[in-house]
Amino acid sequence: MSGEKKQGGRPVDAAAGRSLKLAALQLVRERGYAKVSIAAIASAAGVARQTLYNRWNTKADLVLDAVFEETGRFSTIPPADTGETCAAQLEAFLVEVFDHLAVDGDPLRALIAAAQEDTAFRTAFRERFVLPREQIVTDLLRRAQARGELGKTRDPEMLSAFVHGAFWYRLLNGQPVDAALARAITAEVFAR
Amino acid sequence: MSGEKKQGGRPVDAAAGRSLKLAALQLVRERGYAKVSIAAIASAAGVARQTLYNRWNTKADLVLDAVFEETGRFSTIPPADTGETCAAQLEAFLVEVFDHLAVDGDPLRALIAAAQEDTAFRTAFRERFVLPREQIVTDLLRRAQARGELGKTRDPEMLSAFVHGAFWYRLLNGQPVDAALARAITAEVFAR
DNA sequence: ACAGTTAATAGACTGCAGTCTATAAATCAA
DNA sequence: TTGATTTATAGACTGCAGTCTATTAACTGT
Repeated sequence: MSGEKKQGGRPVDAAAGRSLKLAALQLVRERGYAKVSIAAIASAAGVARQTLYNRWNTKADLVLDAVFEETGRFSTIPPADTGETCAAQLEAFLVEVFDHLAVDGDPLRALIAAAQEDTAFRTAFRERFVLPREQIVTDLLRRAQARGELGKTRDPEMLSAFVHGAFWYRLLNGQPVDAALARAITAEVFAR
Repeated sequence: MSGEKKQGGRPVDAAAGRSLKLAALQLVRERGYAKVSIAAIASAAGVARQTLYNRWNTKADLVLDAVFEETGRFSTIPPADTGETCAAQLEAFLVEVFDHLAVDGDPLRALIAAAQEDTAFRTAFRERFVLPREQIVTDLLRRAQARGELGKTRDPEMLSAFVHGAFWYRLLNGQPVDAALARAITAEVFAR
């Protein structure tokens, strides 16, 4: 697979890729995902349109790289298993995620939309973005169950879908996704 | 507001609207939302493209009418408050909704996506489709709480968001939305 | 130096969404 | 009947996504 080595030919211009991601990041943040055309990104990066298509299939693929992978944000790091309760850890994790959404909520909504119209992107988005974050919460809830913070009859995977589903539902419906929501979700998950 | 009466002019051709909705319904079901162009719908309905734009702003608005309002399906009717437990009523409601999704899941995903790219449609979609269905579940959970099937510390509104969120999350991630999910969701909501 | 190879570029081209204009058709009021 | 009004229609036009082609640039091995 990756054994394919190139033995000649013009080398890929790494700077072009970087310029494109940077331009995409800036333009999307300042104008909003929908109002940024592919031509505008290429132009801002000072690169031919086809060069962009050589690297990414769609605007969504580029923005996933530019906004959600490149910037190391949007917390992929599991919260440290400190002395705090798992409930507190869940709330802290959600607050962190929601803080990032205050900045990049628009592109995230756009990517979820794009994933509905493009099967290939849906798979990539799910594997690179959705699943890792789902796993963090599932693991946290399993720990809570092991510690006895969560009843033994509860299903951590279903609960994790509840948590992520609730915030997607809010986000996609244009309702606030903030610290109050983080608190309410956490309270409900651990309610008895 | 609605006092505006027309005192002359060519009357609206109601048949054109019906043809358009019918054509949209058929084409979307057989080809999938994304593969149906507005021109194709107008053409199939035997109507000028502008006539479609006279009635709906976007394909999404038309399909919302054609697929989710016209067909009286997708259960807007609250389940009768029979002798059954609220848990059983919730599961039955979800099974009914998910059955419809087996037929019209594709356009629903597409409409959720469209709502992310079009503020006006998001509002319309939310008011005409999302909120009524959310209300049904919220009411059902309140009844459950009144009956003692659900603990007094639980929050029916948050739980309703959990329920809808979980199934949106599954739907939007391309995972199965079936009777097994209806059962799992219900079990988790009423778990203690 | 030269042939082979791959990337970058400019530009043409198609298809669709959405807007706009001119014209024809259907109605009401006088 | 005439004029005003509104809808329906056909067609032109713009802007963007996505594809394709021809040309030029940068590198490797001989």
